[in-house]
Amino acid sequence: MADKVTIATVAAHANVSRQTVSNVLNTPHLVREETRERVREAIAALGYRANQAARLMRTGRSRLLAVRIEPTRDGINGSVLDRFLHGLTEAAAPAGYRILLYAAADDRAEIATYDDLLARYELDGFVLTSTHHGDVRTSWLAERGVPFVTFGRPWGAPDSHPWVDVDNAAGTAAATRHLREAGHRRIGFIGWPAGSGVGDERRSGWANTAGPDHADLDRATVDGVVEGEAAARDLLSISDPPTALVCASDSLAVGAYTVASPGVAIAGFDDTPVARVLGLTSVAQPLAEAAARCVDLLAGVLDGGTAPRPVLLEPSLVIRQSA
Amino acid sequence: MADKVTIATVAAHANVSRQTVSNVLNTPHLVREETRERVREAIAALGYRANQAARLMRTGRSRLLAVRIEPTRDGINGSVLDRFLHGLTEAAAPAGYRILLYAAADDRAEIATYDDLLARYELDGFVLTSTHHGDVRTSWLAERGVPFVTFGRPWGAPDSHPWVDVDNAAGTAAATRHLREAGHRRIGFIGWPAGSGVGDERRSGWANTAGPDHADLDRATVDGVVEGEAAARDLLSISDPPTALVCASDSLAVGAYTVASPGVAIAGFDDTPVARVLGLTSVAQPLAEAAARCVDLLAGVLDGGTAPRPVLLEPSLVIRQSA
DNA sequence: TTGTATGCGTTATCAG
DNA sequence: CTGATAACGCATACAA
Repeated sequence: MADKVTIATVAAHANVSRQTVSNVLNTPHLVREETRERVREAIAALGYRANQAARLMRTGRSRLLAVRIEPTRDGINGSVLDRFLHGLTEAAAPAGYRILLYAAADDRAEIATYDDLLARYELDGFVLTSTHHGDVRTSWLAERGVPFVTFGRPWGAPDSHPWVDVDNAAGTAAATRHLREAGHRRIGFIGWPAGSGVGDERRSGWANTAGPDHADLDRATVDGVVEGEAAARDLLSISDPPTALVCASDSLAVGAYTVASPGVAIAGFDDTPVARVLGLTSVAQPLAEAAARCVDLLAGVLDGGTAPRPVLLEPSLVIRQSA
Repeated sequence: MADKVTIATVAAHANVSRQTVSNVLNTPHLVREETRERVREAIAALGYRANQAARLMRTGRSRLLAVRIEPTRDGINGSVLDRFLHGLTEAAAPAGYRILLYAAADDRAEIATYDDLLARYELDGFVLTSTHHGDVRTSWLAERGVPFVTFGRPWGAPDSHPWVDVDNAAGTAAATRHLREAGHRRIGFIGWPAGSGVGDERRSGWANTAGPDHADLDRATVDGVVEGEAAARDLLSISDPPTALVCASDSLAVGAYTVASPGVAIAGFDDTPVARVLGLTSVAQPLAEAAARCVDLLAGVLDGGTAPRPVLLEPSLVIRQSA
């Protein structure tokens, strides 16, 4: 076990006081050039790294960010979170932050976890995903002045906190436009029940692009493959049925794909591995970039004190043989 | 922002010295019953939680465990890590640990990260995945006496450190046996090149169960859907071709499935979402349990000082229409 | 059984 | 520009 090298070790090695070393680290402009260099060499030679715990006790900053890891539901859309987490971890490191994971069964449990994490580990900030209307988590954090960013805009109170989001409506609009350009005139939509911000966005992108007479081509259901099957069967059995379907998720799209006859075009959302394997056209979110922007925003609040502006990213349509 | 409640706050509230509070927490048997109760009430009333940073400075224990989050490759098998991570997070919390994430491009970068994490955050231990022959990471950690557990046994040096693994050979053996019982006599195998511990295990499970004359039914390729397609095409074009294929991964199985004629049975490995959607028979690893046992082992070393025994878990075969 | 003193590694304040 | 000193919250010898 290598001996612990502290600021005192460095000071001794460079023939200065502990304070000077600290100054080189935190306020280098206060230290004479020559001394600064000597200290820096000692730091490099000894491989010194400031101990976070000690630093935290003085500064109150842990350089730790927390994010929730959700249980994988049907796993199809689960890979989205996976890629987002990886992006967060990669973006946080160069900014001097680390990512702490926590699990929570529901919003209430999540708040209890915030409380615990804050009290014990003094986390610097949180990244929230899956935001929704009347989200109690954001108000809890905001009330206590805890820095956080959401991936997903604040539904309801506009811009009440920093957020990063993907333009969901633009995604389904692009899919719908692509289908129209392919000659489809009756384009249906399978989405989630109204009320979920993301779901409503995705529906509106389709509704605004599909054309005027689409009211009877809209179906709402909870997410899932079998649910997608049922909705597609229903939609395709009406008189003058749609020849193409836009779906709010790949799970729904997979279901629709399995029951639709080959002539019917299908587009999903999230560009999951399943879509890739099945050859399903799907809307891809720039997850790595979204994660990086979340870190940027949080780091801005924490380090710069800047009031960060919301970020809206454009999704892209990945075209495959299904549409 | 709620005022910080420290051990002193509790002491004042309970009319005792700070020390007594600390004793109630760490050595309760030294404190008189009545006093103990009074202090505990104060702790509950104030919602006191020991500050980790301060505790760490005294004890040298951060109660932080680190695990690497890998980039999602084709995403098909990526969901495995996702579920494992979630299991880790859930199992760690009740044991009083939190999970820290890190990313690393390769083993060398990973070791540099260990060094950094250890120096700055004084991590208590690591959970390693994707172990392989001649793994430099385990020897680096072992040399420095850093506690760690691997998910995947130590290939090469047997039992040189605590590990949890799934019996890969039993998994492919179960798949092969199932195919034999379904009447198949020529059962092929598509796996990875020899040398990867996991891959070799999976191959041996098939080889030992497939029957005597299977030497010409073995194919090795790197992982991937198109690679699976190529290998399956090759295998199915020989004279007296196999009527069933066991694959070392769902990625390979998906490839095989797309090129094989309907009569050919296919079994994959990992029970990924893609397998579920395609109706692919696949070997499922008990990932949540594996994660929980990793935490158990690590907590045993850290808290109990027990020399933990390796854990080998049984996979299960999920039978679907593909076989 | 309870209280007092000290130090973990850092940074901030303040003299020199 | 540099160096001494205190304080962050906690746990551990030690004394009462």
